[in-house]
Amino acid sequence: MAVDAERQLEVIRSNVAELISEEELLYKLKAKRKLRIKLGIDPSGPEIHLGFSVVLRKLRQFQDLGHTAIMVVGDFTGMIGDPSGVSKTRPKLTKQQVQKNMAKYKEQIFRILDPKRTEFTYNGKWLGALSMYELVDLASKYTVARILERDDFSQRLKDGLPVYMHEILYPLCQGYDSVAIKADVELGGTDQKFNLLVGRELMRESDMEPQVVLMMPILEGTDGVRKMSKSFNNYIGITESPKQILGKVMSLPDELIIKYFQLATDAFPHRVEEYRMALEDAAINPRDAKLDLAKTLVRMYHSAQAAQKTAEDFQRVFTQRELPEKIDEHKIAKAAINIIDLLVECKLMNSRGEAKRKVREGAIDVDGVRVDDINYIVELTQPIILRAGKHKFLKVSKK
RNA sequence: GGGCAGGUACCCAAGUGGUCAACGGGGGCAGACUGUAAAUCUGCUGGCGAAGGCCUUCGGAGGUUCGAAUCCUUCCCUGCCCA
Repeated sequence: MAVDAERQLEVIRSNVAELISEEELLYKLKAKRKLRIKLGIDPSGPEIHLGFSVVLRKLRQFQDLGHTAIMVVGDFTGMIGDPSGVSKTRPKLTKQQVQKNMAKYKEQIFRILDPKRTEFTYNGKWLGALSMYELVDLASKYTVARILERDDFSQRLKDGLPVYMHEILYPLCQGYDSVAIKADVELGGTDQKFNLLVGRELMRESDMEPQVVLMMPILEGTDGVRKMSKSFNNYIGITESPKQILGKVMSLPDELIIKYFQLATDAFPHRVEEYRMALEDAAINPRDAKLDLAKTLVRMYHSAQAAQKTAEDFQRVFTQRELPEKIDEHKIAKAAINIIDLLVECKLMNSRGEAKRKVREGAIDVDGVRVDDINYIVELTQPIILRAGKHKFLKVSKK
């Protein structure tokens, strides 16, 4: 039995940054039982991260209300590379790369989405089939001035940076996707606003009911400033190891704790609200809230046990400054080795120069004793614990 | 097609004949501190060498010079203006 429209709207509206428009959505919810919810996915990288999970999780809510997710794989547009939010032109992807990436993508995406209510489609199917004639016709529906309104285009133009013809076509392509799949709603981040609106425009041109556009807030990455993105290497992938997820979350600036809870986790709103107030009143150590956040995420993408264990390890290593439970091992052929050679040999350091620098900085210790002499010889009569920086440990023994 | 301005290390950006492995900022890494791998402060941030020092790097290729990121030639790329 379908949940009534007003009730659905309430669920859908939560955490949304902008909805264009609520009236239209309500109308659609009332008129149809199953809506087609479009989400474009970028095939450039195979890793799904928490930033993208924000939108995926919203999509999952739609699915739980009985609607269908239409994943539009941008295999065609991927060859263009969306210029959104990126200050320069992206390299083009080959067909093989796109295909390889998508295989991995699917494995991950169903950790969030419901496979039974998900359809995949590739926009190369219709975009690749457009004739030059049709392309020109499509291009005639939008003016250069309007395309150039887009923030990043106008910014680049202002900065004297290149804007290529094919990039200008990107929004039109994405908009045309909506026409092709007859989308009822399209999801995206607020940075996608322009592209999403083009979809509405083109649908209207085609005498279709324009899609509703739903934008989620942008989740900042581990640097705490920029949008989480592969290209900024500030992302937390949902398939990363428990240790990586926990570690990366713990390194987030404290200010992001609540936002992450809200947008990236399934924590109950009232619990998040409690945290928010406690943090505001300094009634709680942000570290504890953050650790709970990290555990929640590890639990979501791994397991409750993994979350518990990883958190314990974290506390052991960082709070109590003890050794982690499990340490990787490395075997060396020699019985005695210079500390610099050892660091490079174990791949803890990339070059001898770097190893020397780190030793001089006091970042290295052997069995808990700081080594600051670059000529120090490590005796391997018995296994030793080598530590580089705060969190790299290695057990070294003779072969 | 013509004129002008540019192309510097992971990114942005200074440098216009030696003192430049190259200012500064960002990012990254480390140390101190801490309630956290937050924040803050400090240091480091091409390779080899114990060190003196050597090697590679400033869009590409040549050249001038004792010596070039810096000058010349040519090619490639970007922006602006004119057509």
